[in-house]
Amino acid sequence: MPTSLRDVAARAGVSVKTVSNVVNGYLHVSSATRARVQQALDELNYRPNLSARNLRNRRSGIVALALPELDLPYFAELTRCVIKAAEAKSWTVLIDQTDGLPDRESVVLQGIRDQLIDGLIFSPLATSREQILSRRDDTPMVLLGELVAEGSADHVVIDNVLAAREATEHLIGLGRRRIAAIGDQSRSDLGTAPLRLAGYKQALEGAGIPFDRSLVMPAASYHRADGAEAMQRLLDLPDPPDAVFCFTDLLALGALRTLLRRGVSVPEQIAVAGFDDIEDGRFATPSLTTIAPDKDELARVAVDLLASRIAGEPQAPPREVQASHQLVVRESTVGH
Amino acid sequence: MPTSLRDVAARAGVSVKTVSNVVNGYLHVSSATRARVQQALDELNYRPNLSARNLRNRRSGIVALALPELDLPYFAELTRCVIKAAEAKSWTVLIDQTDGLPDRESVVLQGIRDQLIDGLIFSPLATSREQILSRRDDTPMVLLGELVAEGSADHVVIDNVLAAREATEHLIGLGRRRIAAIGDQSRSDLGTAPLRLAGYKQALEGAGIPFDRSLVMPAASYHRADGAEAMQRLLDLPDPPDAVFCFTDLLALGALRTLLRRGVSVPEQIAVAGFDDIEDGRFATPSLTTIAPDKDELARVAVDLLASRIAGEPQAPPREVQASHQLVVRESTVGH
DNA sequence: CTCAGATATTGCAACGTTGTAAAGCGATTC
DNA sequence: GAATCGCTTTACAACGTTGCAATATCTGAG
Repeated sequence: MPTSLRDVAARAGVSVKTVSNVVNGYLHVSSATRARVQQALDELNYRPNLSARNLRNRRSGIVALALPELDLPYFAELTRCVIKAAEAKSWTVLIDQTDGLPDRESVVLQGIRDQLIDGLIFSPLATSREQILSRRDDTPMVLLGELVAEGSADHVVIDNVLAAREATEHLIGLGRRRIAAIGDQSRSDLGTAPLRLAGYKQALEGAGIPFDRSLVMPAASYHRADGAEAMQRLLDLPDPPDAVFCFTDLLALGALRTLLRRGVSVPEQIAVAGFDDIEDGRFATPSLTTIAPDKDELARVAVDLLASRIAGEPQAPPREVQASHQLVVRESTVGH
Repeated sequence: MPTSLRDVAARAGVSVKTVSNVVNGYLHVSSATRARVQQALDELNYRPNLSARNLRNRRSGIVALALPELDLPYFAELTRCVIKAAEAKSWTVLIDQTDGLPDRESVVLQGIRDQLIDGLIFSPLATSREQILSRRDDTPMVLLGELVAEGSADHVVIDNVLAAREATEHLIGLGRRRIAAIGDQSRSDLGTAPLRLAGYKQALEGAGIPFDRSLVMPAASYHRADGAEAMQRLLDLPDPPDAVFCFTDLLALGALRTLLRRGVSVPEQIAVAGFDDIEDGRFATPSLTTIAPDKDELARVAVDLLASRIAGEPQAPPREVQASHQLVVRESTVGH
């Protein structure tokens, strides 16, 4: 039986409200009373009942973070950033893994943990703009890392097209001409894949290199295995590439593995660039050139957007904020 | 303004309690009323207020998982398993990162999210048996992955000593004789490091190989960088090892990186074994021999222990359950 | 047509908290 | 010595839900 304000009040010989005042640091409490109450509080090891508090205050201090997979390093790192950013607002973050499944994302969108969470930060994978617009739940929401949502909800993104172009231009700048791409998601026009592909194409075009469809490798998902397998197929081409831009670091790490296995030297024979700047890439052999989104900024902006949405004008028009990114050049493109 | 039972009741022309009965699938509701209420429910898009429900039921359906770092792959993978296991009980998991810091672990122990969480699964790094015993919070708790807690609380472990011995014996079985260990935590006798060190020693002893203190490398933390650095020092020894047992896969991956950089062939010159079986190890070059704890089993057992503690006898004596593990032999010890 | 015995529905209270408004109580002022 | 003022403390209600116990309604037997 946990102790309640009532118990403490009884022991200290004051009213429940006075105890509440002490607990909440209300100003006008005489120091004598305060001391007495505090002692009772300590003796009984009082812990406020958060459910009751939330009910009363219509605010839980809990926000949900819905994302595809927690054991994808990018999302694990991003999660850490979000938790850190939320801490600054003394929020608790509740994590929801969707595995990128449409059903589960739809559940998230229609309202999870009803009226328990104050807000939602959502990184969708399989959700369309229409679905977002037809959302009935009115929990404040901020979308993370996608551009599909234009105009439908607050969201934070990085400039995927530009970033992909920069990565590809870096490869071109090294003198490469047969540049492959790994990670296309032909099945859908949602998500980041089309954007990164667009950036890749822009860079080729800018350099006057003809686009070669056969150098674009799809990836079923964004795991190492997909990258490894795609690289296999690229190497088996009659005229293999001299550089590869992978849409994620994990794909790139898979690709690296295939290259090392097949004895292809990186970056001499094939240069490899990734996207995400996950820790693994920094410690790969060779270390991985990549696009580093500013994850802390992404998280901070998302949390701030959500905070203002929670605090204020729920009907304000959706905002879109762009976080910065940076090309980080490492061994996989320029060697030691 | 979210809809409450009261709103629905008003629209359906019934009492609040009847709506509640419909929502909770109570048996004795006439189908006519049920239909009418259901329609009102749908029209108003009713969502129960979980705070109110929790307050009333003294049960939130939320359990906390406190662990050192979410972006350590082992914990990310374990988290996924815990979430999956919790789903079977329709629990929500709230994650708390301690970074292995004593202060934060102490906070966890003394009660986080008071009376919001029904239970706690805690993977401590810097917490002693005494601290656990002196805990005042009476939220049901299960410890995960440690053996420091003997007799102080429910906990789920794997047999670290045995597992480490098996890994080391595997190396010995390959004919290696100068076997190093990376990951000792000299600063404390908490946690798994001493156990794995003990298993390592047992294996040496069993094979009649003298224990050589200089082959045991400490690690400040369990990141790749620590493993990489420790391996540097081992290679600089006048008489370098012919095998290394790393206390975690991440350390092993760091060590591998150093070996590849220095042009030492694995496993020919030095065989490497890790511990954890994280996904990265499976896709490393060479792929990593490791001890694979059954993470699903660990999670499931932890959740079950917690469930029985929540449901039942809070004063029952602490139980200890051992989950299984398995040596997975890959290229880093036996080559292609 | 009555009455038991079901089934269906309801009002009330309570979970623990906090905002509001009012009351209690010294001290200061006239 | 009464009125006023500021500080301190309090009672009450309400947040949305559900268990309990009571009441209302219906069914069929006598």
